Amino acid sequence: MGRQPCCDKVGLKKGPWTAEEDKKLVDFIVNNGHCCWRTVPKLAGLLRCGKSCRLRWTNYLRPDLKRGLLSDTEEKLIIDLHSHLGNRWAKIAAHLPGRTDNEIKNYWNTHIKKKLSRMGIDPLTHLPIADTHLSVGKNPLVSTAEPCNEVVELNNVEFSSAKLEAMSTSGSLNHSDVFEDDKSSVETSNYTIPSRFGCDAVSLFNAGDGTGSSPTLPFAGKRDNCWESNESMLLLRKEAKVEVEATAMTMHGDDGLWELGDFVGSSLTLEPPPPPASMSSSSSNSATKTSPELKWVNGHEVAVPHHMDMIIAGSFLAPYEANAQLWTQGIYPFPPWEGFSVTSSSSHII
DNA sequence: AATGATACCAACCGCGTCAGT
DNA sequence: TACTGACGCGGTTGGTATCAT
Repeated sequence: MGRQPCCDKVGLKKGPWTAEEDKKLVDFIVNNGHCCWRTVPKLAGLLRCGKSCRLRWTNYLRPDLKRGLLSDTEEKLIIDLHSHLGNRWAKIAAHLPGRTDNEIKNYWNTHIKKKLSRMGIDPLTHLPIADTHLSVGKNPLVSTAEPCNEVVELNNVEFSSAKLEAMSTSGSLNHSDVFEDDKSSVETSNYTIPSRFGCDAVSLFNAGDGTGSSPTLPFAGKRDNCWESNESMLLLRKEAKVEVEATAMTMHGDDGLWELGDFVGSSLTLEPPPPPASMSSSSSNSATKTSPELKWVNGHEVAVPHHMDMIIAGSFLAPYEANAQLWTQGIYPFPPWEGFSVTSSSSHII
């Protein structure tokens, strides 16, 4: 038996709020807060249910709300976040200060969906529509029911099997601590990516070409993010700390999950890590170069070019296996972020 | 000017989650 | 452990504005 509607009591008003009701609600909350929404309407002198009051406050009256159209940057961020969060509007809204889940949901349904469709992108899968249709039932990277065991190699870069180890600060990482919705566990020394995130769960980050050129994030960091490194090993920690080869970059997040939103809002330029020892001038044998090798939970494997030596959970590239497949084929499935371009089968920060 | 179609978005509804008992 | 109730989330509805004919 379902819950009784909260607003079926006789005498409670429904429908659009009047200016007078708004004023009563704002005055009350400003003066008293809203410790219990159920009591708010009674104490504020409103003939509304608590739920209606909460909605009106959070979606319309809250003083920290932004009004007006969403900017291009916000729109791009919504698209990217939606590509790996899906219709979890509240989570998406958490990355856009001053915007509500309702507002983003409405904007998605009225603007972005149509825009993506016009661009030939399926707003549900974020895949090119034609490719989606062609691939169904044929490309196992599209069909999550049929794992693919092939190894996808990027470019002609020589790969080796440097280990990507995931560890918590105590030495062993609980996978669900990092990927909030995934309950699977880390497998051996390879970091296993939850299939829900697909190949893009961990983004490969161009940290330079090995010559010491400075990598720059195409988006910016908020919070007190910074990076630190460790010797020859990638460590993904609960505190959102990644340690990369040689130099030092530590990122301190607050939710243990790295995602695009963590980097939006300010500028963050990474110090260039020195090239790995195996890439120094004395070493010309590419076969000896080390690089991380990621193994996807559904059997997908992606070998990573050695210059891609940073990883970020949550992607600015593409969320699904098929998108990563497109990417490795030199097809970039999304509109590019400002300052970021993809050429051939690789990515470059510009 | 009138009418119908479409777009937009505030508000509602019902369910899931979780804390308190 | 089971139950209850408050809150939050995502899907949907319906009223209003705007556009097209």
